[in-house]
Parts: sequence; structure tokens; C-alpha cells
Amino acid sequence: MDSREIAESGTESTSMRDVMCGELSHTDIGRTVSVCGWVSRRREHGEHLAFIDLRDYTGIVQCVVDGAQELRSEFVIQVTGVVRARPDGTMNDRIPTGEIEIGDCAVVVLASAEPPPFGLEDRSDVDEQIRLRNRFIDLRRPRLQRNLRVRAAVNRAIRSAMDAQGFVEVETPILWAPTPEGAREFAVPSRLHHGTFYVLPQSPQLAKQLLMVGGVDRYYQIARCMRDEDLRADRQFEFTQLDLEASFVTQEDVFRFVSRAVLDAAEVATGVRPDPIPTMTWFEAMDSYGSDKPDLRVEEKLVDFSDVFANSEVRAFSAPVVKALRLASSATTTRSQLDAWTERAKEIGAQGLAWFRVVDGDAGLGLDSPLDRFLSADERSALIQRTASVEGDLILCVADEWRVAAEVLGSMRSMILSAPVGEGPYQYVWITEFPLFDGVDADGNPQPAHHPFTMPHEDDIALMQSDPAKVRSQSYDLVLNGWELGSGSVRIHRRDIQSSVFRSLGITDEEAESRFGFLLNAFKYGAPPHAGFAFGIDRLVAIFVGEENIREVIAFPKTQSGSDLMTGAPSSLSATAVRDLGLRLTNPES
RNA sequence: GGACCUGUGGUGCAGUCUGGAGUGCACGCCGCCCUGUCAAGGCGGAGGUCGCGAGUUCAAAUCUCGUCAGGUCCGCCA
Repeated sequence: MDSREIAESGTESTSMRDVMCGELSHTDIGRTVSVCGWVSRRREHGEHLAFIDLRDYTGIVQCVVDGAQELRSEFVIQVTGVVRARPDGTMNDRIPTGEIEIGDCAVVVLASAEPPPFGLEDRSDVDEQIRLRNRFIDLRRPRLQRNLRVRAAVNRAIRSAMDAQGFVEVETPILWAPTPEGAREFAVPSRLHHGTFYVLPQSPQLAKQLLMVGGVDRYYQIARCMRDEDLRADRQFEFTQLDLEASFVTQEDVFRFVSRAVLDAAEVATGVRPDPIPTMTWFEAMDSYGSDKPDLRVEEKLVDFSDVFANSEVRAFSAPVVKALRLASSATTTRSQLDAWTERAKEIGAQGLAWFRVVDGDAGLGLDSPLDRFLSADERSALIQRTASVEGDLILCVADEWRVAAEVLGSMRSMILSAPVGEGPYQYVWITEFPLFDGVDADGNPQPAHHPFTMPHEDDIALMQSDPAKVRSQSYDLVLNGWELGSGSVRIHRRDIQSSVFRSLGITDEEAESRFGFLLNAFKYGAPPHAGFAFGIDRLVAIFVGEENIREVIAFPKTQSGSDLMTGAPSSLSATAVRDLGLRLTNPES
């Protein structure tokens, strides 16, 4: 989709212009029109002929003028003239408006302009630092124009899908109360109550559950969320989610609501409606793909060899689990590349990475590897047959605890085999039955994998105290092409189960009261069963437009160190402002 | 908190390994020429704290250390 397809035709005319540059065609020949925009290029042919390429977000149109001495790149001008066919032999089939031009032009300079700090052609690849410092110019380029407009179209499709499904859009506070949860919060000092703070919400999680108690029944919001954690290609301090919650529903209802929104959005953005979204349990995803966000565009799965090596002589494989990943036609991988992969595997937590080149030997297929001489004949043939390897393949193995072996090979799978995230086909998948708890905190208490209001799996409630690590939850993630789009869960609405979860988490009644008191209090007065979800719109749009970095779908993003190179934020506050807020700086600047 | 990559006229690069005068390429900019171009063309010109600071050296864009900025990743992100 490009910018011209998204615009609703005819709505852009104003008292200064009649039509957009990119919309003009041979059907307009003979019309006298006014167009406005920026001077993209000028080509002078002496005193009495010059061509001006006039640009707006829809495209470029050529204007023929007497002379263009006073015009420069990026001047903002209004051109009034007659649309005419270009003379024979001068048509340009490389641009949509190449059949026509605007002649007999009267030009009004609306604003002059200094030469821009970088070229505005889409093909020019400019350092991102310079682009960010001059974001207002970067935004003029077709790439960001398209990204912003696709994003608007996605938002529109999502709103429309949610409206159609009976959801009501409710805004929740940006100034919220500190409720220590997972992510570090941004704090806002209170001027009227010195020494106290609001925080910016990590998500509207508690607010939307309160809306359910409030009988709203179906809530959604395109919500800004703020988390003071280190930035990544797919993470900014502030990001946008479709946040939703519904009452008297199960997981399947939530899947239906969200599916409609993301499939509609995909269809609007890409022109193709993806298939219905399959589901996969967390265990299956981890065991077969080594990731809780598997890229299903890659068909290769992990293969388990734990049984084969259970009593093996191979010391490197004396671990509870041995898993393998076959890389087709990769036996020629260089030693330095293999070493780099091994380094990466160690970085993620593996002891090492074993590799076997599948070669044609004296007696059929054999393996070429430093470990080959330790293998028994049975082990060797199992490696080849179970991975369905053929000559020229490469087999990677990791032996470790189940989780480590799976995650390390899963990371290899995604690093080596995955295409860029934006490349089709779009493979959505629901990941279900996440563990309720994941890891332990400093005191040895289990930590919630999702959040402490997540409903345990009905079949596992009995295990809550005896074997918390085995308890599955009614939570789920939505994954697209190996990116986690979002997550949600069925919430606990029964106080006995909530108490039990808090006990498992090592949260005392007093702590629960001080952290989430208002929510627990609300639940005393009749909480409906409810469930919800939230997914990142920045990531979704980035995938649709083929961007690897969500900065490219955000108008004014921040750098990896959290700076805004255009405004200079974060920056110091005046001494007066600091005083008014009741703050004292330990290292005041002046 | 940590690892790696990058930083050279306005922009994009080469030069750095192997030290020797700010050397080169493309785009842009300025001036002149040019009546059918479209990444117009021709001629001429301007433009530099080689991110910053120390150090080594007769000599540093180049080697060493530190530092700043941008990027990718690990940790972190209920």
C-alpha cells in the first residue's frame, strides 16, 4: 500500500489547492488547478524554460515555468496552471504522473527554505542520528509518510473491528499510582503533595480490570504504555498497544476478538487476509521450536536425542536433554562461522555447541566432527536418520537442561534460518498454557510469568502449593513471524484463588493490600469472570511495512539511550520548577 | 552493568590494517552557460576541529588509552 491508495480521494482540497500532486492524470488535461508542496528538484534550461518537480505526500508532478532562478530545493510553493499532456516523446513512464505536466504556471513562494541537511530521495541512506535530529525533514520522505499512513490505517481497522464486536473505547489515566509490578516505572513528582509521585502506567492492566468490575463489559483502548527499561530495536520507552478486556468470556472468546482485529489490520495494510490463527501450547513451542515466539515461516524443528544419549560415552552429551537442529546444505559452513555460533550459544547459556557435517563415507552417510570419534555406530546413525539429514547438511547439538538446550537451539534456528520479520507470508500463532510461574526472586519466591492476576489452569490448581513450577496458566501470547506481538490471560476473579496465588508468590496479605488494595477491594463487590489481551501496534505496523525497527513507524522516536535528538529531551528543569515540585537534586547543574 | 560495530567538507563513502602535507570518489551547495528535461547536461568554484581528550612518535585521520554520540545484542522488559 502506498500513500495514494490510503488517501480518500477528493478530501484534500483546500482554499489554497484543488488537488494533490500525485493524483493528477490524463483525465485532468485541460483543467486549471492549484497545487501546493515542496520543490523536490528543478531542472533549468536557460532563461526561458525550467522544470519544477513539486512534491507532496501523494507524489510528484512536473510544473513547467519560464525560469526558476528564485526557486530552490524544499521551497514551499503554490503553483497555479493548466494540466496538459506532455509533448510526444517526453513522457516519463517511471512516475505515475509522467503523462502530464502543469503548464502556464504562476508560482507563489509560500516559504523559502535552506538546503536540507540530507537528500530527501528515498534511495539516499542517511545516518540515523542525522535523521532523528531533523525528524521533521525525514518525515517528508516517502518511507516515513507511508509508514505513518499505514499505521493510521491499521488503527482505523482495529477501532472498526473492536466497535463492530461491541467494545467501548474508554480512556484511562496517564497519571496513575505506583503499583510496583514488573517493569521500572516513570515517576512524576506531585506539586500539590510534596514527596509523593504519580507514575506513568506500564499498561492499563489494573484500570481495565476495574472497568470490568464497573460493568463496562467490553473495553478497548489504543493505549500508550510507558516502561523505563533499556531500549531495543523492538522496544521504546513509550509504545502503543491495543488493550482490551471483556467480561463473561473464555480464552476462545478473546482469541476471536483479537483475531478479527489483527486479521482485518493485516488485510487493510497488505491487501491479503492471513489464514485463521493456529494455536500451540507453550511446551510444544519450546520443545519443537526452542522459543515461546516461534517463527513458523521456518519449517525446521528441533529433534530430541535425549534417549539416544542417555547412557552415552560422549561426555559432552551427558546432560538430561540433548537436542539437535538440522541445517540443510550447510556442511560448508566455515570454522570461524561455527566458532561465532558457539560463542553466541555460550552467551545465551549453553556449555557449548556441537556440530556434525553430514558427509558421504565408505559405508553410506557419515559425520565429520571433532566429536565423531566418540560416537557409537548407533548414535551416529540415529543423528543422521532422526534429523532426516542428507549429504551436505549440518547438524547442531546442545546438551543441557531441557529449557537451555531448547532455547539455545531455538535461538540458532531463528538467527540462522529466519527471514527478515516483514517478509511474508504472515504466520500468526497463539501460544497457550504458559507456566504460571517463571523463575524465582531474590528471596526464592516464584515469580509470575505474566502477572499475579493470571488464572491458573483448572487442572493444575491442586499443584499450586505442592509443585508450583508445574502449574500452567490460562495465559497466551500472539506471535507473528517470530515477534511477540502481545499477551493476555484469563484473570482471577475469585478471592480464594487470588490468595492462593499470592501465597505462592510469597506476597503477604499486607503487601497485597498495599500494592493492589484498591483492586482487591473492588473484587469484594462482585467481579465478573473476565479476560483480556494487549498487543503492540508499533511492532504490528513495523512488520506490515517491512521495517526491522519500530523507530521507523513512530513519528518522534527516542534513541537507544532514551534521548530525543530533536528536542534534546531529557533535559534539566529550572531551579524554580524543581523547587515547586518539592525536589532537591543531589548534583544540581548550576 | 556488559559485549561488539560505527564516527573523515552539508550527505554517502574510500583512505586507518602497513604513521609521512586534509589526498580521492559520488551527491548536494554557489556562480556562469543551456528551450523538453525528469537522479537533466556543460564549465568553474566554495566548503574540513578526520567526534572529543590524553599518550607514543621527528611526524597521528591512521598506533595506544580514555571519553562522548549513534547502532545491534546480553542482562533488563510482571
